[in-house]
Amino acid sequence: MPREIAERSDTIAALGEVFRKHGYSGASLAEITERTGLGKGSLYHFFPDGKQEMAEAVLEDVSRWFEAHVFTPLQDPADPMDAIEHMFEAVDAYFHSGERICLLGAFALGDTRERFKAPINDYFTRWTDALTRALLRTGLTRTQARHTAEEVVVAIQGALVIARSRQDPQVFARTLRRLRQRIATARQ
Amino acid sequence: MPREIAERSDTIAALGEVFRKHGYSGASLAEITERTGLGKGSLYHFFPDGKQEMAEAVLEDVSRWFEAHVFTPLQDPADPMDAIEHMFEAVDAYFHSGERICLLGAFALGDTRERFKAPINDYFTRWTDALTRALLRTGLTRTQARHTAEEVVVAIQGALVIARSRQDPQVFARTLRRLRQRIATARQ
DNA sequence: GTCTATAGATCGATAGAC
DNA sequence: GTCTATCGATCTATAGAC
Repeated sequence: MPREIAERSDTIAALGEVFRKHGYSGASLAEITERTGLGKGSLYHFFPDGKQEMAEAVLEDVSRWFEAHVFTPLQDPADPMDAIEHMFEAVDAYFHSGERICLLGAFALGDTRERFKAPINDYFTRWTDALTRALLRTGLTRTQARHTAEEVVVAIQGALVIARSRQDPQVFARTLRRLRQRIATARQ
Repeated sequence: MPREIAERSDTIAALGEVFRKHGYSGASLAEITERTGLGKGSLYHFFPDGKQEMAEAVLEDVSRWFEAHVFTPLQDPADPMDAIEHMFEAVDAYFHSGERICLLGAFALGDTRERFKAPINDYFTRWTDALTRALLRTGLTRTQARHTAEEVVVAIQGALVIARSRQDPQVFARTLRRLRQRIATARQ
């Protein structure tokens, strides 16, 4: 019989929404208690270090998702081009086709970069490295693979910024399309 | 004889530093008074609407800088490729070769997007439009020009995110180099 | 494990003297 | 035009009952 009582992991999605919407400084415990449906007592029971620990848990959750759905599949020994196409589809799904921002990117630009520098740096480094290895296996040289991987990760983050700025998610779709094309031509 | 007393415009640079470092929510009047050297009385004399008006003034200042040093020069009737090269140099200088973030981009990803949606949207729209027109004059088709301009603005913002995330400003230099090359090949 | 009550600090903003 | 004093609200975090 499944446990009915709340678990720490049940709060992560709601915490993510609050931090995505208000940033770290702007996310108040008042809204967090409202969105999670838990009082401060329960929250501090699950997260003794308070808001800092809540944000760390969300960042870890995001990282785990990308590890499972993007970084690890990129290392699949089968056709690397299939793995890369799988990455684009997972990324498009995760960011809701440009309507959702990247919490790691937003934290990097905010007053939170120093506070969360390790998870932020890890996330982008692992992404770039995994994509570089996949591109190497498609036949690109080491230099081509490194530059193309950086170009892809840069463009995805930039597209999220511009889509948000111009309130036009289509920027994200166009960017993904362009990046797929870019990889196809780089292999010729 | 020059006025010795402070003017409103004297505070903009310091305000920009504070907002860049702490974001909007995170920027406290305590730090603003410290960095500007003005008490709250003086600040509210210059900015009756408080922090909101201070941030608006900073965004307007950034916009004016780009209008004068990037958008208008892009329309220079002389060689459009010279104008585009001038854009890259101005952008590299403004963002301190990747060590400085874009306040408009940061505000777009934060809890400030709704509050400052007009200046944020205007900034990126004017940039993209100005670059599109310059690219048109280099001989690109309308579609090529629009897509390439969007690609350039997206990549610049993305490079600022990644440079900040990985604490590696070189990402920004590599991205600008790649974009120059991209425009050169698009014209062939 | 969940709650309410509240501490203690800091917030943005205002008042009013000079 | 600049300052100090201070208001009232809100913030994170804690204490302690159940």
